[in-house]
Amino acid sequence: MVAGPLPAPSGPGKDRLRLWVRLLRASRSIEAELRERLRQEFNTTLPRFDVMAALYRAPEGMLMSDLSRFLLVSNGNVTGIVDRLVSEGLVTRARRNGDRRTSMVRLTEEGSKAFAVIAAAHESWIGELLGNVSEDEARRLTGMLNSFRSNWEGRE
Amino acid sequence: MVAGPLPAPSGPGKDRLRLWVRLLRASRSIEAELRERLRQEFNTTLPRFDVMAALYRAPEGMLMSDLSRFLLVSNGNVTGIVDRLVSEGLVTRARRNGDRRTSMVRLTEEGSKAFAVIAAAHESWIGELLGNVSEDEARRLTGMLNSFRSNWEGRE
DNA sequence: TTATATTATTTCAAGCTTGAAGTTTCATAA
DNA sequence: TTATGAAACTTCAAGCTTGAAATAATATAA
Repeated sequence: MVAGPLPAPSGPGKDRLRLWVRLLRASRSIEAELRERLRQEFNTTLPRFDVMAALYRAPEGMLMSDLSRFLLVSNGNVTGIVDRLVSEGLVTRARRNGDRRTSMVRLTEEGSKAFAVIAAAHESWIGELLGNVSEDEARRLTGMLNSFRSNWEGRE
Repeated sequence: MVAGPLPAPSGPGKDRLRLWVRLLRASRSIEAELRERLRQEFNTTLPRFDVMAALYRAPEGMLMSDLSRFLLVSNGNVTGIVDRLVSEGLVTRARRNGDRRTSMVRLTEEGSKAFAVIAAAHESWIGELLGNVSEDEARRLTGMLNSFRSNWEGRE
């Protein structure tokens, strides 16, 4: 992954390989920049932001397994991140009566306020980092990414 | 990050935000699939594959700092991965006479052979996973990704 | 020469991530 | 009822990742 300049191989499938390399480099670069800013300006991390973003869109709460499915990460991973958010007072885990195996995870009042602030900064960062993709181009790119996603995603 | 379906917000900058979300979801999905296959079929990991891929393109070897710059990861990170590759006999670290702070990292004969096999599988997996992006579309997407990359990348 | 700064790398603690194994709770079927 | 199995989580070990601090070697300046 993240292969780069110089050789420029050719042959069948090489264009897809090159696309993948670019895709990966782009998302890694942007991710690194976002992580750095989240740390510097809000003393938080990308995984915590991800979890909070998911919860922000679900005021009624989400199950641990919902979170893990939605964020494309493992169950055990979510456990750890939610643990930390709980200890920071940003999130609650509420045992449910119906099914005592599960627990509803929700943003606290504080967590919700904190997220709103961070999310606003986050959106403007994205606007900046993707600055020379026009909104129109952005829509087209998004469409293309959608099309290939639907191909194989969701089969595992 | 990795926000998803449902709400579909609008407003200035939302298209770029949506693009970023898709980009991230796409690369995470593909990365997860590749990681799984590397583990199952070759008992290796993505970071090790990345390092080997970089070294494969540089028969004369690379410095630790070259690797870290090229792969977009921290110095300390590369140290650990190379340590493991060395202990597996796939890579060597050669102290240099000119500057004894640095060491040249190279694939061993074994590492080079192993990588060639894995890389072939990897390329065909990418062909499969990006199957319904036409080669033509792949080229166009790559171009777009390039253009916005050059905007801000390399300033830190 | 002798400080002083810079460069290349490693070490370290903390957090993220996974896959596998273990718990607890619920659902289903004899 | 009582197995038996499935589902939702958590725990765990191993590896990845970062940023900061520590080491060591080289380069520069006084």
